Amino acid sequence: MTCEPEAVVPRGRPLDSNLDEEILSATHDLLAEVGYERLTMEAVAARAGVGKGAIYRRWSSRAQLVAAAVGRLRVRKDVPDTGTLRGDLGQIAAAWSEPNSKRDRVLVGLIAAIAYDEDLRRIHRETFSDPRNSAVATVLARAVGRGEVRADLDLEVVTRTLPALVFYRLVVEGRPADRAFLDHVVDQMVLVLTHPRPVGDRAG
Amino acid sequence: MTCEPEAVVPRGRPLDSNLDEEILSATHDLLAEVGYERLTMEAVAARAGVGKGAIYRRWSSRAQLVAAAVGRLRVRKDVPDTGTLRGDLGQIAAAWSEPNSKRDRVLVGLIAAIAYDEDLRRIHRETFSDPRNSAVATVLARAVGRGEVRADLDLEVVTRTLPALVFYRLVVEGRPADRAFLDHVVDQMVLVLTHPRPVGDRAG
Amino acid sequence: MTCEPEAVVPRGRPLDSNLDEEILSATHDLLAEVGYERLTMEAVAARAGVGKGAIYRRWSSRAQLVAAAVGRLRVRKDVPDTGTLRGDLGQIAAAWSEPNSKRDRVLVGLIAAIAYDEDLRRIHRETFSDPRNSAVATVLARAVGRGEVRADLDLEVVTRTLPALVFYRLVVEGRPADRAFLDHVVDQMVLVLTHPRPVGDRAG
Amino acid sequence: MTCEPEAVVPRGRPLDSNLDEEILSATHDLLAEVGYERLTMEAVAARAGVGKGAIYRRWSSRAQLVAAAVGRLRVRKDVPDTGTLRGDLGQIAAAWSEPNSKRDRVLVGLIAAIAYDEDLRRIHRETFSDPRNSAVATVLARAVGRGEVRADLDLEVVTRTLPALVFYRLVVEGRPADRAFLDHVVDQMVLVLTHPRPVGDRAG
DNA sequence: CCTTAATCGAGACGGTACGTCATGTCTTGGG
DNA sequence: CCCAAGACATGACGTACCGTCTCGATTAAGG
Repeated sequence: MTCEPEAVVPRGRPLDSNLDEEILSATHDLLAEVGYERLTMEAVAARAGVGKGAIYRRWSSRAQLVAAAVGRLRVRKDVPDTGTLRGDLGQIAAAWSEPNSKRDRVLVGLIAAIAYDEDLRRIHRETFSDPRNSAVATVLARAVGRGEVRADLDLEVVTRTLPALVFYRLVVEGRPADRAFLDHVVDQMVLVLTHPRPVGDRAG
Repeated sequence: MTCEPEAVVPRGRPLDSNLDEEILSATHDLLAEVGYERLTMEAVAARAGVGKGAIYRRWSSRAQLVAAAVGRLRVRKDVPDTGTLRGDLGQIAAAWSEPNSKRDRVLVGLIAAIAYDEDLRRIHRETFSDPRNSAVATVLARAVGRGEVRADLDLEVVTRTLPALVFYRLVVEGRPADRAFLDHVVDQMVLVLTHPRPVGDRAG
Repeated sequence: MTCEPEAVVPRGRPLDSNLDEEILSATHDLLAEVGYERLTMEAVAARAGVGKGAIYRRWSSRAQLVAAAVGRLRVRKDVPDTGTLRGDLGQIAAAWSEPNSKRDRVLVGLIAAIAYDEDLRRIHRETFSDPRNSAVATVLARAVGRGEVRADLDLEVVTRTLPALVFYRLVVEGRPADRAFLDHVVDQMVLVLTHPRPVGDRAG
Repeated sequence: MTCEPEAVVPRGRPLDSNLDEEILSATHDLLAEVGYERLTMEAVAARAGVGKGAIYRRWSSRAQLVAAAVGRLRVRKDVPDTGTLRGDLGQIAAAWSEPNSKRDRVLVGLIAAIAYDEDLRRIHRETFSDPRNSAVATVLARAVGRGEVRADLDLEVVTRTLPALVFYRLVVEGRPADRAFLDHVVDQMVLVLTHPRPVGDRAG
């Protein structure tokens, strides 16, 4: 008998995957140009040269569409290994502050939507937060392994400190997270995590 | 002559200040109920029992209206002084995690708008960030003064760490910044800022 | 006490009656140009320089809008009185076949909708059928009074014969109800209604 | 040699004539249920369990499809011969008013479309008008032959009177052309066509 | 007291975008 | 080449808000 549990027999004309591309690309562009709040489905359809139906057939809401478009963005995942915490965090700082204006504008445009859409929040985490966190987590773990960083810390909290400060600076303070800022934060982190307190530091 | 440079002589019926109250209150409620994205001027007008004109006569945009409504919220400004960094930060943690669901929902509803409106960002800073930062900054400065915290740190960065981690948790991770979370973060901060590294820690 | 049963206190800005005019006029034009079936609300709005809301605020459906537009058309109501049935019906024939291309196209465009919309049917009756019927009924009654037409007929049926033949010709046969046709029908009617049968007409 | 001048050599799989049946039947049903205006090709396809392509492969428009579906309907063609005009017209009246609700609803649904489509008008004529007209024309001609009806009338006009009054009643007046109505009309016709005017009728 | 002028609630206005539906065509895989 | 299924661009649907603009009625302040 040939009754395998084949999932579903696809019937009818399949979705044209070229259109996925066109639509997400248009979404991407518009997100960078006008931001999430002013992005309209009609504009996406027009820009992509596509009917609105073709969009709604794939994503049921603006948030889902944007989530998919943003999901295409990828941050670099290579984890530096210079041998010192300062070196590693410095490379990460360099990577994060490396200008990629379009991606950054998309990100900023995205923040507006994150608060309300769990999908979007997940996408944002998977695409941006998690990769960044894991890079920091890795270099921190190595530093602990090397004895460079004390072993009694909760690395989860320590890891989040760097992305959190960047996010706070961008969103709340509305200032750029540039190289100088990142280097300074890295300095402070290295300071508190690794610097041996000089004897006699405490007043007496 | 009485020709002072008074801006404009107001003529005709003045704005009814009771309406300011009604409108902002309605805005407040709706912000908590449906969030910034779904808050409409028409709903505010209806809820406040007011014509749309009365709103636009006072605030020229949704963002400005929301900014004004949020500006009414105040966080507690009292700075604890228990004598130890751990004690002070613990009290701050307690205050921040003290449940005020309406205020919190308004805040989350606000985040969506921050990315696009400088006014709103300013309001958010003045109403939430700055008071919180200044409380942390004060207790940190006192701890440095007591010699409890090393003096070679940039307190600005250190100060922002706590609010940044809270903001990141709420917005990016979508998890509550509850008492347990805040206490844990405070623990870690106290650990790295004050704990004297035991001599010979690094040696194998 | 001045507590008259005043109907309703009108509140808010009243409907702009100029727009009624513009909208009905646009509807009228389009009805003549493309017919009922191809008439769209969007085209009416565009032609009238009006938002769709302004139309729906007044008429809740295409059928109602068209009914209102058609209700503006009026047929001439003057009833001829030449002294003879032939003379009177001849004048009516002349009036009906007098070319008014726009009105005629509107009428033809309307037929499509009549079958499905009671409002539209009523409007069609009030605007076209009833006035025409009453003209014919009047001249017939006068002819009966003069003894020109036999008195034992149901004038309601006789009256409808002329409009029915015209309608049938236009809709079912798709041919013009021109002067020649109308005169011919009038001839036949006069013949059967008034012509005294010659003695010995019957065979045998 | 088998080289007849056959127009085109049909190649590939021929149209499945069972589908013609299914499609026309579905069209028929829907026409009776929702009328021409609300009949959609998609609904026909769904009801017939057929792809839209199968419909468009056969009929190029909704009007043509409906025309084909209606063309299947047939009215009874038997012409009565009772020996008198009143008897013959009475039988015709009985036949026309014999209730066939589905056919009637299809007919009414059809009227909407007639005004715009010449094909549809032709179909309507061939299927309904002509058979009915020819029945009436036959009995009238026989009555003239018998000397029952005067010979100086244009039978074409007289013939159309009955169907025209029925059509007018259904479409314009929106009232049923039931047995009572038809009998009454027949009475009047018989009256004017055959009744000898009493001598001295005109005198006061 | 009586203008004058801007307020008030209500809601119409021209727009824009929404999300849905039907059009007629095209594209799958399977006879 | 047909067939069912269903995607495709197009375009209209009827609704909801936008921010502006009337309406008649109200409310101060200045003459």
